Amino acid sequence: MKRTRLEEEECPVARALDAIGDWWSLLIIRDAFDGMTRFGQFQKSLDISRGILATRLKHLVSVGVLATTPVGGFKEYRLTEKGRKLFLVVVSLRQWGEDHCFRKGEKRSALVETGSGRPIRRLELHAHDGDVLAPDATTVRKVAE
Amino acid sequence: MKRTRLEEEECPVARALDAIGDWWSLLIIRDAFDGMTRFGQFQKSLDISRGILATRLKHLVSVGVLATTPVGGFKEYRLTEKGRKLFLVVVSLRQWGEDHCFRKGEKRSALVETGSGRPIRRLELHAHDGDVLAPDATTVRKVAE
DNA sequence: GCAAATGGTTCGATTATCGAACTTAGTTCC
DNA sequence: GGAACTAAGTTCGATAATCGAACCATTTGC
Repeated sequence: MKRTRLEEEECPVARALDAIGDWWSLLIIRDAFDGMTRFGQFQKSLDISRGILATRLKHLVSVGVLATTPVGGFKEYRLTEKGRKLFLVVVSLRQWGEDHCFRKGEKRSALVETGSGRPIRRLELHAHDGDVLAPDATTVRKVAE
Repeated sequence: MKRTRLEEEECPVARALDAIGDWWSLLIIRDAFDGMTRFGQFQKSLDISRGILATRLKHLVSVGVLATTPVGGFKEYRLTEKGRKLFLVVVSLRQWGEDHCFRKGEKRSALVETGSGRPIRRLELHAHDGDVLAPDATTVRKVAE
């Protein structure tokens, strides 16, 4: 397959995808947010080949999204701070999936506030002054920093 | 590669990734948000094999993220309403990439409000009552609908 | 200890991607 | 209107990643 590398791209979207944009990574991260930490948990949840799971976990550790701690000889995989910051990516995917990838009446899981059990709000994009922004009200601009 | 299908998954994240979770799709969608509509534009921007670009475009059309309109014999690829709703996914990836995938001093592009040129706000997750929520304050719950 | 489960690696077969060549259709220019 | 050029999309051989099962090591259960 010879995956094209995007590490040197100037676009933050491309760099993010370089780290977590493959087929399985975001599902592993989703499971990690759900509290999974062990190889076998991921493997069973995702029904993924063991070999490729090992590769993916190593990659996610190497880019700093997951970290391992030895627990009784084996490893535990936990989200780092960097990894936890991916929560909004997962949530935005979830909300889009809820809206557009289910037929009426189909069962689905939902994200709720732990304490109250009430659903979380929809994500919104806000301008600097706080107004809600539509996609076509934004532009990508090159900047140096 | 025999990509595993996630169409029947109960999780909205999995279904979303089934539609747009491969290596190139989100980059194509990003470019579409930047105004690209033609095969050659995508091809030059992404430096992607023509064959795989054609496959990806067909897939994105088949899942309803892009739509084609014939223009002078060729096709134009434009985001559908469903596709435009992916904007928050792209933005969340971008913000994460900005925060975690650049070294200090590196050039990067930025997303700004078209009129004022001012940067957009960071995305935040809000509880039902409006409070900002941390990831560990949420739980995935199975629900029927 | 022994059996069963878990963690992880290895390997052959399959499948997707790459990159370039090729085909077809539009565009430009005179 | 014809030649040269560009752009869109397909095809194909080589390569690389995924799959799935087998295999070994370590741990846990009894």
